[in-house]
Amino acid sequence: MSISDLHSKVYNCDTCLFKLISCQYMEPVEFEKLRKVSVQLRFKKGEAILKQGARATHLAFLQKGIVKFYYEDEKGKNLILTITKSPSLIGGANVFNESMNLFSIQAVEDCEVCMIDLVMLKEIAMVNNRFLMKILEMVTGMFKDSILNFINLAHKQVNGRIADVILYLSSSVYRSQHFTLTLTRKELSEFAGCSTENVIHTLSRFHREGILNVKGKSIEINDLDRLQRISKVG
Amino acid sequence: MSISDLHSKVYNCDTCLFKLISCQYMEPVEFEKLRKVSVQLRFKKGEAILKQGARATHLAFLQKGIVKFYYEDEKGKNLILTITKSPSLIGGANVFNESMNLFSIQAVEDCEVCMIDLVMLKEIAMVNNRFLMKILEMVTGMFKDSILNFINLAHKQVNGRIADVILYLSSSVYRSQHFTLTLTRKELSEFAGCSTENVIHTLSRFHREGILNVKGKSIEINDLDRLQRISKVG
DNA sequence: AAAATAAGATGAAAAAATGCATTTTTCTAT
DNA sequence: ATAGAAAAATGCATTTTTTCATCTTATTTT
Repeated sequence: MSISDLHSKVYNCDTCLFKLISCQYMEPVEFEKLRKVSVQLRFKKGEAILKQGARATHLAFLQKGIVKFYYEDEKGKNLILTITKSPSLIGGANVFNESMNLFSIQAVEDCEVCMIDLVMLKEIAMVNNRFLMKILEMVTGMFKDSILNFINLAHKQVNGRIADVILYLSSSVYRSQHFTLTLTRKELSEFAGCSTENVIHTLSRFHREGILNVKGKSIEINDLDRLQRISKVG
Repeated sequence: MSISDLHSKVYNCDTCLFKLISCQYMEPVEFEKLRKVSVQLRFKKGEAILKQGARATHLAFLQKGIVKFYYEDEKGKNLILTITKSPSLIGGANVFNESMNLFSIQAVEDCEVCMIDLVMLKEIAMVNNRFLMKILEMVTGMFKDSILNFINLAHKQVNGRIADVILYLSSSVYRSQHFTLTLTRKELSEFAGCSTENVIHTLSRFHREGILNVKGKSIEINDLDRLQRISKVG
């Protein structure tokens, strides 16, 4: 992220979905207070948006791009909790109970993000219950998704987990049966909770069996039915 | 749970921790409204307190006992998310965003539970921000714990996962180095995310190696250091 | 108290997953 | 455009985990 980005307005707030949602619960004048203490930033692929363990000072709204939420353990191994496409509220996992970021968030492709000051946000939320409820809803929704994701992973074998990951990326991230990965095999393995080799082997097998068409970063789902069956059976 | 329990007062509200917390944020008169629409219940070991998929009508406060949160998948396989000891707020996982229970909660030993009406709770919370924030804090805290638990499981092998489960039960549930399990080996396996046999084998191995003293339901931690090391290494 | 059922334990074979060595391909920086 | 680095692919040996069969020990039920 270069200094110049701090000065240039990346996108117009008037078309912002977060503003749209917020203004259902507050007066434009009130939103203006929020806007004033917010900063628009660009992040290049691979750059850190929020860092686990750092003081949580902002809630972030992802305007454009794809990010990964991940947890870094003591041994430096990562675990991807979820991968999210814009538009989406990110980084609020601990808005209301922790002062440190529980997870890291990193750009998986070039992103545009609006960093919203937490102090002001809380201030407004404290005198505006419906807004507070809405934020709460978005934050707990994120938690819920992560947990359901973990549950999926927890009692399936690698076959089913990788099928899941592909189905998820296809339906919720790239929104197409044929997409170009912006994630490495290593990242897929951190999402599926297995070794990198296992991801590669499994993708090769799916390719050999005609379920997927895998060519490097390009992935096409050939046999959706069978992929879904593998996901179900585990 | 027998009908008679609906009429007998199981315990006194004046000593209730939930009342204590709540009354930091509301007048006793207001709390009285909440109390009036709440019901005290007893659950025997194995009984269902909340059922996944059912309409979420109550927030529950666990006065006494131990419960398990679990998710039932389509194939009828269970996955235990967490095991919690009283006193604790339970079943609020979806207070603010879902109308159905996301998980089931079951008594792992005899329990006393206060079922708090959600409609009234929300009503009060809507005009009492500090109370709303407190509830929010408790609810997201639960989510956070579950996720951190999953993270622990996700990149450890069975050895480390079982060490984790034992350490967790010892420190957070039974609160002793020597305890009598109220869970079956099958339940432990649903918590650790592995086969029942693997739990049995691993516990036997830990016993053989002098790390634990396992005799049926009785478990004693002999070598805490080594157990913690196994948990760390994975 | 005996019978029936469920839970726990053990060992061995089969399946799944990891780790390693090596090669090929792709990406990046100069 | 090319060298160097990183990522992807492949095959194999090893380890981990599951599954299955059998047996013992608890716990319920009648």
